[in-house]
Amino acid sequence: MGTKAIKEKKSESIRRILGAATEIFAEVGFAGARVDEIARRSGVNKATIYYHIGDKKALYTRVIHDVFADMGKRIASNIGQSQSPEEKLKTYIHNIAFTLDQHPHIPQIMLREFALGGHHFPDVVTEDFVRIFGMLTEILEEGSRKGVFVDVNPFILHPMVIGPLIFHKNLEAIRSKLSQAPEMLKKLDALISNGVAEKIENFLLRAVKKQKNGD
Amino acid sequence: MGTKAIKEKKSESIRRILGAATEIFAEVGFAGARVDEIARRSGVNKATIYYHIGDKKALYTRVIHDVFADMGKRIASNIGQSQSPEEKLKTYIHNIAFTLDQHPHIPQIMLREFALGGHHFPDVVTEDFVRIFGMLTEILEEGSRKGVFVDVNPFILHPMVIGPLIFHKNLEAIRSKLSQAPEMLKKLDALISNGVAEKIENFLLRAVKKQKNGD
Amino acid sequence: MGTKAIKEKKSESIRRILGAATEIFAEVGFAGARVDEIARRSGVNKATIYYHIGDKKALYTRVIHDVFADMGKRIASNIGQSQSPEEKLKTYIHNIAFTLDQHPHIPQIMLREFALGGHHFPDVVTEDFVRIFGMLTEILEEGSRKGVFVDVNPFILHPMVIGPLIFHKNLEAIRSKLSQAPEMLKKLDALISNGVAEKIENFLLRAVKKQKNGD
Amino acid sequence: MGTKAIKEKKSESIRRILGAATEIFAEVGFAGARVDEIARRSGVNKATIYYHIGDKKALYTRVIHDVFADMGKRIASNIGQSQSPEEKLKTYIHNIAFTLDQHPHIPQIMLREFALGGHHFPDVVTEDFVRIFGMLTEILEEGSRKGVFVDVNPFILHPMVIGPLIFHKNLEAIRSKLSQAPEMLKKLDALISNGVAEKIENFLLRAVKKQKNGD
DNA sequence: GATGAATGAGGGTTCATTCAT
DNA sequence: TATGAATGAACCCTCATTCAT
Repeated sequence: MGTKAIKEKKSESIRRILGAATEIFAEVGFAGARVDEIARRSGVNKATIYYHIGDKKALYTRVIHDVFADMGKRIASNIGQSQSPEEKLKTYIHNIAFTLDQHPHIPQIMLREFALGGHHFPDVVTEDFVRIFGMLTEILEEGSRKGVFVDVNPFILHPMVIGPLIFHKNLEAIRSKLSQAPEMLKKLDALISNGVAEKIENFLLRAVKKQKNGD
Repeated sequence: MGTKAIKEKKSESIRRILGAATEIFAEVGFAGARVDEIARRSGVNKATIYYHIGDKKALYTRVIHDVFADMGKRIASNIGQSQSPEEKLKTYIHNIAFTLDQHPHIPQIMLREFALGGHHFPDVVTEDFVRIFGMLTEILEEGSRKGVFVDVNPFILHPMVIGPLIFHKNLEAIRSKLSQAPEMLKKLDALISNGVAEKIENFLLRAVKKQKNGD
Repeated sequence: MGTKAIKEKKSESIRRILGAATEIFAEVGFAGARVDEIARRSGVNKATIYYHIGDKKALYTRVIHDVFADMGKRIASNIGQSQSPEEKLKTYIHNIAFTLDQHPHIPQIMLREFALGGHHFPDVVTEDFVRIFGMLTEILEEGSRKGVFVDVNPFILHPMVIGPLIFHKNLEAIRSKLSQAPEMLKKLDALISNGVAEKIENFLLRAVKKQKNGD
Repeated sequence: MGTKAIKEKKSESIRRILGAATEIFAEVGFAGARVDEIARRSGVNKATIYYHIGDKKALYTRVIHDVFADMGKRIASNIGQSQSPEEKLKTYIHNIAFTLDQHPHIPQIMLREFALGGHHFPDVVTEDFVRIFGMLTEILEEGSRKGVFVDVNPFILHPMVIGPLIFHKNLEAIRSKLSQAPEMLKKLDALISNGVAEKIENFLLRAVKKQKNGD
C-alpha cells in the first residue's frame, strides 16, 4: 500500500509535467520552450523532470507520441465499424477532429512539426503518422476501386482535413486582429459556433464523390 | 549612374542579410534561429544586421512583410483581370502557389506562424494577411450571389488552399522517413512531379461549384 | 548542527559573490563593473550570480544595502548611549568612520552615487540614507535647542563629515601623482598615519560649538 | 574668408561636441557614457568626434581640462588681489563655487573622479588639480605662520569645501525621495534658496580662525 | 522520489573604433 | 570637413543539464 501511494504520487508528478509540457510546447514550440518554465508550471522541481522523463527532446517525444498513438488506435478501431468508403472517410475526419478537440494543444504542435519538416520528430512518432496516413490512403483507394470516389491523392486530401481543423483552433488568436474587418469577423464567428468537422466533411465529400453524370 | 551604383552596393548587405534570414527562419523557426548563423550565412558581421535592420524581431518582421506585401499586390492586380468568380478563384490559388514557389522558404514560416497563432506577427503583417484573405472572401460572395458557387466559409476554404501547398513543400523532408511504406512513396512522387496547384484547383472547384441538378 | 553546517556552506557562494562585487563596484563603478570579472574574482560561475542574486542591478543594490543598513543600526544604537549633543555628534562621526573602515570599498561607492544623484539607488537604499541622515538632523537640533550648538544646516555638515573620510580613503591613489609636489606629500602622509576621524571631529566641533563670548 | 567661415563651422562642431560630452559624462560617468549618444546630442556624426578630438578618453580629458585650467587661472588671479589669509581663503572657496556654478556638470565629474581615485585622470588634469590644491596649502600655511589660523591639514579642509558644494548640486535629485521626511525637506529648501558658498565660508572660518583666548 | 545549487556553452545585443568616400 | 557603413570584441543574461544530498 505504501508502494502504491508512492506510485500514485509519482504518476501525479509525471502527469503534471506532461500537462505543462504539452501546453508550453504548443504555445512556443520546441525551441521556444524553457525547461524552467515547464517545471514552474508543473509545480515540480526542474531536476524532477530529468529524473522521471529525461531531457527536453525525450519530453517532447513523450508528449506527442502519447497523443498520436491514441489517435491512431481510435481511428483504426472506429473505421473497422464503418461500412462504405464514404462512411470511413467521415469517420477519419471525425476522429481526427475529436482528438484535436480532446488535446487542444496538439494542433499547434503538429502544425509546427510540419513546418519543420519533421526536424524534431523521433521515429516512433513518424511511425504513428505513417500509420494514420496509411488509413486515409486505403480509404481513398477502396473508394476509387468501388467507383464511388474520384481519384484523389491523399497527400492533397490530408492537409485539406487537418488544415482547416488546425486553422480553426487558431482563429481565436487571429480574431482580435480583425476588428477593422467586421465582414470577416461575422464569417469567422459563424464558423466558430457551429461544428467545423461536419462542414469539412460535407465540403470534401462533394469533391471526392463521383457525380452521377459521369464526371 | 555613379550614385545608383553606390546605392546598389549599399543595399547589397541588406539583401544578403534578408536572404539568409529568410532561409534560416524557414529552417528552424524564430526561436530556433541564431543571429550568429544569419550573420555567418550572409557573409556580414553580426553587428551589421543590427545597424541596418534592428533586432531579431525586426528582422523577422521585415522578412515576412516583404513577401506578403508582394503577394497581396500580385493577387489584387491579377484578380482584376479575371472575369468570372471561377476564374478569380483559380487566379487566387495560382498566385499563392506562385509566390510560395518564388519564395521557397515562406511556406514554412507561414505554417509556423499559424501554429503560433500569430504570436510573432507584427500588425503590419496581419494587415497583409487580412487584405489577402479579404479577397478570397469577396470572390466567394460574388460566386454565391451569381449562383455559381455554393456557400462556403472562407475560413474553411483558405486553409484548404494553403494546407496542401505548404504540405507539399515539406514532403521532401518527410519522404526520407517513408522508406517502409512504398505504396505511399509512390503516391507522394506522383504528386511531386506534377503541378500541385492545378490539382488543388480542380479538386476544390468540384466542391465549390454548384452542380447543375440543384445540389 | 548538520543543518547549520549546510546552511553555512550554502551561503558561502553568496558571501564570496558579495565580497568580490563590493570590491569591483568600488574600483570601477556600476557601469564599469563586469559581471564576468565579479564571477572570476568570486571563484564562482557567472550563472551562479544570477541564480542566487539576480542581475547586475540587483547585485549592486544588495551590496550597498547590506552596508548601509548595518551602519544605520550601529549609529542608532550607539547614539542612544551618548548623553550630550556634543557626544552624540562625535559618535555619529565615529560610527561612520568605523563603518567606512570596516568596508573599505564603500566610500567610493557612496561617493559615486552622490555623483550620479542617486541614479542607481534603489528605494531601499535611499531609505537607509534618510534614516542615517535624520539622526544627524536631530542631533543638531537638540544641540541648538540646548544652546550648545550654533545653527548649522545638516546638508552642509554631513558632506563635511563624509567628504574628508572618503577623500582620505582615496588619497593612496592620488599619492602616486604627487611626486612633483613634495610639500604636499608631507602633509598627506601626516594625515594618513594619524587618525582622521579625530581630526575631523575636533575641527568640526570648533565650528559647531557655541563660543563662550556670545558668537 | 572662405577659410574663416570653415573655421567657424568647425569650431561650432567642436563646441557642440564638448557641450554634449560634458553633459553626458556628468550624467552617467565615463564608463556609462556612449559615444553614439554624445554624437546624437551634438547633432554631429559619430566619426566627426573622432576626426576632431580623438577617442573617448581624449574627449573626456578635453572636457575636464578645459574647466580645471580655467578654474586654476581664476583662483590664482583673484587670490593675488586679496590681502589677509582669511580673505584669501574666502576667495578660494568663492572661486570654486563660482566655477562649479558656471559649469553645472563638472561637480559630478569631479566627484566621480575622486571616487575612482583618478583612474581616468590624465596627467594634464592631475597637474591642474595639484596647482589648485597647492594654493589652498599655501593659504593655510600663511595663516598659520601669521598666527591667525590654527593648524589645519589641507587634505581635510579641501573636501570640506567641495563636499558640500557638490552635495548641494545633487540635492535636487535626492529631494524627490524625501517626501516622507518633511522636516528634512524644509532644511534642504532653506539651503537651496540661499547662497551656499557664504554658509560654507562662515562655517569653516569659525573652525579655522584662532580664537582670541588662545585655543 | 525529489531538490537546491551550480555551471559550460552559448544567445541576443551593444559599443568604441575604423575606413572608404 | 564630414559621414554612412561596417566590424571585433565584449557584455549581460539565459538555458539545458548535472550532481550531491
